[in-house]
Amino acid sequence: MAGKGRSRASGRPTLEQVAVEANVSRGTASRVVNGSLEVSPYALKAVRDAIRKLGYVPNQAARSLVTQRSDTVLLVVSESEDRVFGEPFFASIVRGLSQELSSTPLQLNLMMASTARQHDRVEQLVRNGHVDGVMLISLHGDDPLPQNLLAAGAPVALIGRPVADGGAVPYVDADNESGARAATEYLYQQGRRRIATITGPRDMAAGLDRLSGYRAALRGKRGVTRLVARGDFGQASGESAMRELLAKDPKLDAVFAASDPMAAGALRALWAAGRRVPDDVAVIGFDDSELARNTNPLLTSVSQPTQRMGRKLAELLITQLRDPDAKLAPVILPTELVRRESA
Amino acid sequence: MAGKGRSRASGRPTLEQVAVEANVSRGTASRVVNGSLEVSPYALKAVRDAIRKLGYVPNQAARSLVTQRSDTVLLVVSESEDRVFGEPFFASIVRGLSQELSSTPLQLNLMMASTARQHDRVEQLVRNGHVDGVMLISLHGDDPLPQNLLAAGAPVALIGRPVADGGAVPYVDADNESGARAATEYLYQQGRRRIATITGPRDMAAGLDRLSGYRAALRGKRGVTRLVARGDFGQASGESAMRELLAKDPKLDAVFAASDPMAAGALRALWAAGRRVPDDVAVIGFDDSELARNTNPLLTSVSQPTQRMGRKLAELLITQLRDPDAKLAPVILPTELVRRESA
DNA sequence: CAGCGATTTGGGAACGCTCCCATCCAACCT
DNA sequence: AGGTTGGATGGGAGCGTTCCCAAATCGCTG
Repeated sequence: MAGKGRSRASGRPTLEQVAVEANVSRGTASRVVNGSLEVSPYALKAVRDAIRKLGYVPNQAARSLVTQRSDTVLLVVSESEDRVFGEPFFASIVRGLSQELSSTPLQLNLMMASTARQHDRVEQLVRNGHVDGVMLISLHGDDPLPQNLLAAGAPVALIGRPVADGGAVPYVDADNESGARAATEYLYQQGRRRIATITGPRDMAAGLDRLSGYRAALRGKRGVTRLVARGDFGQASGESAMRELLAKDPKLDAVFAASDPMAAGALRALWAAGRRVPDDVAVIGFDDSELARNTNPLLTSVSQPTQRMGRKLAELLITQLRDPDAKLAPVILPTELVRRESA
Repeated sequence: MAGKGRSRASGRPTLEQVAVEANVSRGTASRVVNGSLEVSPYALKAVRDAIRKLGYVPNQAARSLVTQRSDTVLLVVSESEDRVFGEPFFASIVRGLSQELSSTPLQLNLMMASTARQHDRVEQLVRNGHVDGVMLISLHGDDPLPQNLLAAGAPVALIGRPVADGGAVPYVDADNESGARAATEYLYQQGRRRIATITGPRDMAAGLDRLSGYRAALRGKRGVTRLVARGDFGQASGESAMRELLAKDPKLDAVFAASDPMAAGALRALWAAGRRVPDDVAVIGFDDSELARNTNPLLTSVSQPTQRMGRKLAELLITQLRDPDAKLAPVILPTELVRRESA
């Protein structure tokens, strides 16, 4: 009885078998599986019972073959090697992402793509229908990939505002500007009047926005000394920027660094220069990363809702998958100043 | 001509079209695509040219349907919520992984699976042939998932030695014991004689192995004071463990912490107690994480080759995919002591 | 009770590929 | 020269779905 035919190794039940078990046709069984409404309650129940009894699960390959969909979305991490910047985010964003995805039948595919060759591969994946949509977490804002994918007709969603935003690609980002503004204003309210900032690279939106937030906070304020030094989000750059600032204005009493590693670097430079934090100089970072919870003194930092960003990213893509013509506005999530010891 | 039939929207070329273009049969074209040797040089060239000309790429769904393989492997991150421990590793391991995978036709699927329901989903994925194999990066060593997957007949590979190792599941791990031993021996060689350790949780192999490394290093050494305090890999636990150790032996002159966050916590406690690092007390951490490069003083730490671990992990799985009966020994990768300022 | 629209159902025809078997042909052996 | 061998090739038969159209059934209405 069991296992007549030339059954393959995998004794996985097919829709046909479900249909036989339920005494209906393959077509009807398919309708039940796909939640079509045109099925009599009687047949519905019979098929459902059969499915349960046999432990039927649709064969994704067969389904994809005919529907021309893959029910898979791709997350591309387009990082230029070991940019430390990506790290703190990554795990958390992925977590949010997969949380959101888990309530859908969508699978998550992951690809690291730094080289141009890998970028090509991503495009190929899209063109060949291996994935239905692409999410991109990219570090350089001028990446041409999103535009290319869009041109290839695939839904795309981004983490981080693209520097050259054509407005075509929906993205989710933290409200970098207002986060930076809040941090700077906080310093001002604490009575600090010589407030410096260490910026990120100017080819990244996050760096630019945080700088404008700093500027906006101090705009129109009288009696405030402003100082700007450039960094690249890395710790070493923060340390040397801090030394530079200290040389320029030995009496500065506050620093807003556009990233936590830079803030940590600043902390070191201040310590080496004999300044006490926060007594002499207050320091605020950005990201509220693991790092902020481990420096000495603990770092006051602007927190981004990375997990929520991940969820939103998935949401943005899913919406487009459902309605390919949906025009989506960017999603800007609020940041929060987390007070610790350094300011 | 072009696009007779009821051609679908996606004008993707099929193998049939390649065959026509190359003036051979579908069968021959397939043989070329799959690298079969039984093809005449002439046909080989014709088909290759046609493939290039048409931009043909095999349809994975169709292929899977008949081969019953998915050419997809799954990475399951089985973490209990926000265990910070996972973070430093994650990105780096994934990078190594996908590097190794990029030279194969294998796709990488990612799933976060903390809850039991999600674990079930993983098993289903395997049973239904959606993935050909599973890699697991798990934080609790007593996870039953690997055994279950193995029972379901799927190749499995792990990062981190499972606590209850049946010997059945191949894994890759850093050489925790000898890393800890090297760190401890280094402290000893520096003339330290009151050497404490802050351990990890005892339900994790990494924690246990690092403790035995510490013990091994000091075994038989005379005139050395040993002190052990328990932590959980987290920064807070490191800080309080350090206080406890200081209370027990105010004169201790070195600490080996089984994780960087704990070392950072220890640094704080030492600083609060007025001890200078490394002058009064030397501190060594484990992981050589981002954190170690940002503390003050910079943390001397035991580095794990996380990226290589990722590559090896993939390799372990691929080997099994090629030869299902391959019996694989665990892969233990060497660690390295990275000297910075704290010791 | 015939007639008719609406609802539900059945099953053929792809989807694009691999597998396998039959066929073909050239080279080689006796 | 006939027979044999073996490599190269062609193409049919699925793989398990979904889609769609035709057929069956049902419930009313006139």
